[in-house]
Amino acid sequence: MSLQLTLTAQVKKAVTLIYNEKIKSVEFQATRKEFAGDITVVVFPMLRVVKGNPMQIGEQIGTYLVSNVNEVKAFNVVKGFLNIEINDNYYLSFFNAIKNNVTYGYKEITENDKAVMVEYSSPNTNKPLHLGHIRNNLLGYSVAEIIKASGKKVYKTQIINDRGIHICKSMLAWKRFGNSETPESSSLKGDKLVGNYYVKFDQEYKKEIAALIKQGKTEDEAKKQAPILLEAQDLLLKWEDGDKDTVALWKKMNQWVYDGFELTYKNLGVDFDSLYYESETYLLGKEFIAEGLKNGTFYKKEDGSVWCDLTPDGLDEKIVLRADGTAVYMTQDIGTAIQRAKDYPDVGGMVYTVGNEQDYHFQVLFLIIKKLGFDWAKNLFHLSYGMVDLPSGKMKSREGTVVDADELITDMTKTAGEISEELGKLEGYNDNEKQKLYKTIGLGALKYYILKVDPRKRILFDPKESIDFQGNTGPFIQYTYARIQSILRKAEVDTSVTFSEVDIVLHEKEKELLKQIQLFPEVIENAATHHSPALVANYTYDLVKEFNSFYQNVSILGADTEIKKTFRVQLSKTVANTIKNAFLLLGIIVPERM
RNA sequence: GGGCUCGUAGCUCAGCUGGAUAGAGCACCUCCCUUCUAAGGAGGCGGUCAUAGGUUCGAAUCCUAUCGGGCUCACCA
Repeated sequence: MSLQLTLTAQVKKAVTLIYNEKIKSVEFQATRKEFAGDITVVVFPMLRVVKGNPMQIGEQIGTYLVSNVNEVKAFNVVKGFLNIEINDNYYLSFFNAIKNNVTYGYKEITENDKAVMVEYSSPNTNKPLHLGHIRNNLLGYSVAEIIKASGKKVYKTQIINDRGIHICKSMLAWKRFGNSETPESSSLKGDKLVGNYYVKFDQEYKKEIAALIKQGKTEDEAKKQAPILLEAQDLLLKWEDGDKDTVALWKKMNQWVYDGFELTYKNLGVDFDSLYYESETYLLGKEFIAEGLKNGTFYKKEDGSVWCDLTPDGLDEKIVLRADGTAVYMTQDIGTAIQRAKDYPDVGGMVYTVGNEQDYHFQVLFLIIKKLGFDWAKNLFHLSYGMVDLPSGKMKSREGTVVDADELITDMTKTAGEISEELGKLEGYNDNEKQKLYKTIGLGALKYYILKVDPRKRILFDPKESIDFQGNTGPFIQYTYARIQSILRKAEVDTSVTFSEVDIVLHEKEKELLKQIQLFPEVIENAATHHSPALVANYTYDLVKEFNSFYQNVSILGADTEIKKTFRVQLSKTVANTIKNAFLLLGIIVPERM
């Protein structure tokens, strides 16, 4: 039984014995540093049931606890706060129990729990990935890992937007201006190459609009009549008709883009268990629209378009099928969700990692799926996150203010390299090892920078002020890990030794560390229910700060007795392992040296 | 205009289901490498928690209104 549960039971018992009253719950909090004690019982809420002076009540309960609970060593009361001191044996036996557990903090995956499907990434296939996509990828990956660590099976997936006019635009520009250029011939990543043609299309389109306006057309007319746009629309029709050449080109260019994305994913260290293609799921969506039309979930307007009336739920009416019978975004998403539920019967819930500009879309989507009668609709969650903005505002590809994902990773790696060179601690490492380490550190900085903030909040990224490597950062935490490894290289670790009060009186810093380590499983649980990697990031930071203080104030290898030294080395090792496990959940690798 | 969301130190962010004098990092100022990696540690400066009400023994946290930023209300995805 956990300490808190024991104390809860004992406090309740004390209240019954002393005051002959029953309390429903006991409120705890960590004792503030300025007071003696480890855990604090807040007396105020009891006053509703127990009449009296909070000081006095605290004293009486405290006295009871000291004489009836083994772990309780002493207590003091400040105002309505009963501060309880826990004896060292409690912390030491906790430490004995977990110190050799390599997967400390992670729960075993229980098969009887329903699995969770996490969708993330799902970029458009017309432009290279940028900083916004990085946030999406890191969040999705991390949340998936966190849910896994909380004991549920997880499937990572994405939907590939391989349908629509945006692809036709790039195709058309490539046909016109490309001179059969390929990623190989240009040595450009495929996504970059296709992105260039998307931009090219836009430039031509603008020129044609300007020309038409000069000829006396209104802006609206010009936008609709530009020949290059008409041609792109024509290409889309051909694609839908299955025109051989068009489909072949579509396949080729899509593949270029995905080969490019694949490289970026690999660099970022994210992966997927399955892929869904919009071109394959929208038909299923249409089937369920037809079904919903029959049972009255949807209705048809005079022009033939199909709608869902959500006004009884406080929302608007939403179109689910165009007048010409073609699918819209919503149709496709309905189809994809149902397809996934069919493919993975063990899945009980889904998490969609998508930016907050789509909050409304998902609110509607989930409601419609519920109306269609799927009981898993209640377990759909939109992991909505804020945009990554520049000081100048939104990233705009036309204005060249987009922070490219690949370039950013390269830059971070370079910066990490420069700092490392300057510090010069890597003698003995060859170039290959160094390069690998620089990437680990650069990515660590980038990932931590993004994941440490609450997903809901928007991030302001100033390219001029590079991401920090000091303070509350990834490298700071990686550095602490590397430092511990250095100690472990110098000391033999006998992992079979266990510790007790007989030979160890805990130093204040050691006790603080043990308390912090003890929190880890709870933090994972919390991060999973709140879908927030930031909780894991901030926890790790606190742990590391605590360790550095310990490291600076207490000699580990120079402890005055052998058993103390063994204890401190193993404590350090456990801290390192906890850092490693926490960072794994953020997708951050931890280095042996730096 | 309706809906959603955010507003905490000069800057970037923590602050769990309401609890003790609101915490970190960066920046600025002091100290600490003949001791386990100074990407570190110890300390200082810095706050009307956007504003005004309300609920409560107790509010940064919950409720209402106002102000300010963002997003969204497409037969685009």
